[in-house]
Amino acid sequence: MQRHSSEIKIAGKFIQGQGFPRQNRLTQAANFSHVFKHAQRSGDKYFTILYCRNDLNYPRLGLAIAKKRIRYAVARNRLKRIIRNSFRLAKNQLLGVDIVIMARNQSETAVNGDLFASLEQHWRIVVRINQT
RNA sequence: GGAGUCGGCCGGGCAAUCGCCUGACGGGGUGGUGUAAAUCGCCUGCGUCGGGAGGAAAGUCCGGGCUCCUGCGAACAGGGUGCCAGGUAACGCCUGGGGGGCGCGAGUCCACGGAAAGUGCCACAGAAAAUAUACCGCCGCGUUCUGGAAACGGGUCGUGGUAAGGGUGAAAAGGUGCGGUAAGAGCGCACCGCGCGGGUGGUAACAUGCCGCGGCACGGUAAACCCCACCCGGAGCAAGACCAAAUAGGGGAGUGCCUGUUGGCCGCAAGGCCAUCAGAACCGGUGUUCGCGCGGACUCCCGGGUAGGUCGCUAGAGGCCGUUGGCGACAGCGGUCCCAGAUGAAUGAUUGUCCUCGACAGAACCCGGCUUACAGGCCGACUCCUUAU
Repeated sequence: MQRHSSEIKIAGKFIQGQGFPRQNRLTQAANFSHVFKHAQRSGDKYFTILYCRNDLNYPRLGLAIAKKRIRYAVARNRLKRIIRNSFRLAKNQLLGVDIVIMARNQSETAVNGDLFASLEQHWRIVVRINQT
């Protein structure tokens, strides 16, 4: 615990851990519709990513993996886990952004490594929203 | 050793790092109560320890629990089940048995009630498909032509007999043999088969080296209508209960029961009470009908309910072990264990390593089944073949 408290504030900025607590999730229908309305987009053959600024100093993630796109529950769960893992490792760079990720058909059959690589590309694009 | 049948079980392992959900304890924060000690709750970028998908979690095909709908009662309609006996909360499931098919066998498969209650249907082919039928063939009689010396034979036409033979078909109205006959035929007989009645065994389905009767009728189809027996109210955890921003104006709880007839009692009377019979618009579940119920009035209260949240939500027809009863499904008793509970939805990712190189696939109120999918592997029982002793 002491180790964490020493990490938490360095140079007056939040240095976050690698966890994925509830704070970092979009849990309300209203949050989702806000992102859908005001989003910028980034997409490739695996994912479509919608993102917009929030007023918080931490990022939030929402998943929209459609049953219509990804037929089997096992495959949907796998995608969600991969996305969440990638997000929590990258979230220190993302800061005040709300992100909604939608899966596309090809992601169902892709191997984990390709999906992680794809997501890292997207995080690089999303980060730019904070630099303007 | 090979081939096979049945039943049960497992469903990648280990390590490191980073995470998620949940429970307990602790830390930190915060709120209530209390003079205080304390105590109760809530939150958590914190710590420790414990638990964290399946045999099918799947399909949603059956059956139940639970919840609400009006406490449900009957008839019809509608739906389901269908050899017998058990098991079970229940079932369309399971067990045991019977019958039939398949297999040398261990075993396995069966939508397995009724076709002499009625109606319908049976394509194509075939003469004929259900009160049988005569296409070819076979045979008698008549007729006429004809061969022959004759005996006897061949053909035409007509008429009748015949289901033994041919051919058609999924199916052609018992089979084999002998007798019989013009040729044939259960026409007669023997055996086999079949049906009916009885006896016997069995709880029963059913069986039958038993007795008697019948020449033998009654093709198939009931996953065609139908008949018979039994079962079934509807909707579902987005059930339902509670808290509660917004919005709209009513909403909720309790008690009581309408009108008339007749009789009795009380009262001076208006009237009241008890019993009795009759009537009534509207409302109400499952389609209809009926029953039954509610129903008019009075009193009291102020909330309501969308977003969102909390509960329902996991201790159960529960698992394991032993024991008793039972052929068994299963049941009784004793002991022991607590084993996911998410809700934009946890149960994972990365790296390394090992091996037999990892299939089908993800809980969403909970159980019991069925069905379907499935890489590879383990265990047990049994059958057949082969070899050896």
